Amino acid sequence: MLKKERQAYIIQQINIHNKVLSADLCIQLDVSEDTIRRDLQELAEEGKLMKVHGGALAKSFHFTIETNQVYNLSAKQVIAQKALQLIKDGMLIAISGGTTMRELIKLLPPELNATFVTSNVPIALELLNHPSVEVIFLGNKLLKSAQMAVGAEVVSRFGQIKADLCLLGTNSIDTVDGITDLELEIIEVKKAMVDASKKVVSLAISEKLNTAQRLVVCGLDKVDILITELDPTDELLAPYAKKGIAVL
Amino acid sequence: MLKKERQAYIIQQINIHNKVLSADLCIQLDVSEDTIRRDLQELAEEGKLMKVHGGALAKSFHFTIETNQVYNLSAKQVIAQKALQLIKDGMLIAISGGTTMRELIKLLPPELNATFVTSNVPIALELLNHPSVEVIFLGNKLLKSAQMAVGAEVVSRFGQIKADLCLLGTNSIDTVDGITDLELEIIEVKKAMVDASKKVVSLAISEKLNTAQRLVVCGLDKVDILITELDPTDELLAPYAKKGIAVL
DNA sequence: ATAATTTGTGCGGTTTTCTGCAAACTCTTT
DNA sequence: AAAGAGTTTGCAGAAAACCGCACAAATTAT
Repeated sequence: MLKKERQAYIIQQINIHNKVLSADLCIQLDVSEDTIRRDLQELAEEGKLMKVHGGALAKSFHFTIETNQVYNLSAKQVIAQKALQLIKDGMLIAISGGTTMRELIKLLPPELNATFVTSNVPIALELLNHPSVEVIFLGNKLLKSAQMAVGAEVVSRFGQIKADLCLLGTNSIDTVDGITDLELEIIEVKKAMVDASKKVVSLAISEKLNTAQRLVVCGLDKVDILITELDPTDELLAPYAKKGIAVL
Repeated sequence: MLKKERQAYIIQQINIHNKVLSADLCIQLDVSEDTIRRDLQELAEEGKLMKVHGGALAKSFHFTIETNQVYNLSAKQVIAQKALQLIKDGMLIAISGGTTMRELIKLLPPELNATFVTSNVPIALELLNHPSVEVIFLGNKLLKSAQMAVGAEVVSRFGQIKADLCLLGTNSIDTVDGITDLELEIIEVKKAMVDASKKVVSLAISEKLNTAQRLVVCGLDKVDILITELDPTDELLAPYAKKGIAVL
């Protein structure tokens, strides 16, 4: 059995099954684990597969969303960076959808050990790319417009958890109505997320400040922290600070 | 024994076996290893074979370029096309993961009115792009390697539905063990999907036929339809047809 | 936190390859 | 025939590649 033959076999198995275990291969090919490991390593260096603990995965298998251009990306990245400091090991974090959240997830330190709960599909996918965080998807009927699960089932399951932090992508926020949104079904879920969490963080680009939609998620009294791309001393944020919200 | 004769013999052996070992050749041709090596080197320079440590391989061992794209895409598209005819308006369809399924979803007619149930994140996302189908995601803890939800919660919720069709991306299938897979948690979910469905369809590229993994999803008796890229009359499929499975 | 796998790495034995060289062979020329 | 030029072949010794083993480090699971 030649080395290249072995490697061709490994590639084939990966393509067929998306995954191989070192232990299986060394039986099938009748060589030592060391040899298999060296082969996998070599193939990984050539970019033909992804080496993981105990075996290897196909490279094309993990599929991610192509990010077209994100509106106001730099502002969102500033917000995401600020939000990072709130996230600590061991936390249970409820997280909503939106591109700001996606940026946040990309910035999570690789060794972070936290659990994220979401009902948003792209967010779940983004979280799955992180090496160590645990991801819980509360699912049910999916709403196409928001790419998230909605409905009584989701609400009731958020009711069963007690999160340390709620990261809320915010559509509109003002000092009168608090956080507001457009669709009833989304409101219901966001409400459930807020109620399930000890601390509520609203992430919003400054354009969304002092705007309101028809439906209320929660009043400002429930919001603990507000994060925008602005300097905390910006006068736009003063009304929120005065209401007792920590502004970052 | 002339040099040309030797080299012709080597080429012939390569054509027959796709590989030769230097050690074998120098016995068969009764010359020293050096001579063989020089022959191989010469033939390699002429592009007639691929020299590797210990012997040579046929040029067709070029497994270089096809990485990072979907493996065997055309076969999967054929399979997806065949599967389309099974999907009718009003159906409730349980669908598993995999690139074949993604191709299938892309081919769904825009006016289709069906409900899909899945626990696979990329599949859910793909389904969300469709204008009219309803998508239900059965969620819970997400498994990173498979990008899908697993666990008792998912299993129990599949137990509560009665699907018309189960589209099962198949990792391995053979006539003895039936459909098999690698990870326990995935098995559990797939089992639940099979049990929840009136009709079970296995989609598999032909390379997966007659291969087996360690864990059994279900026996062939539970499989109603098998779809591969092969012609239904292909003899590879005969054993399955004989077991009463409709082969498309 | 502790135990069990899995990895990484150095070592030694084996096989394969490389290099130079001389003997043997082919073919032409005398 | 015989000599000579060029090629091919086998050989020896050194270098490199390959593979399995053992032990320590890292990672995962319990």
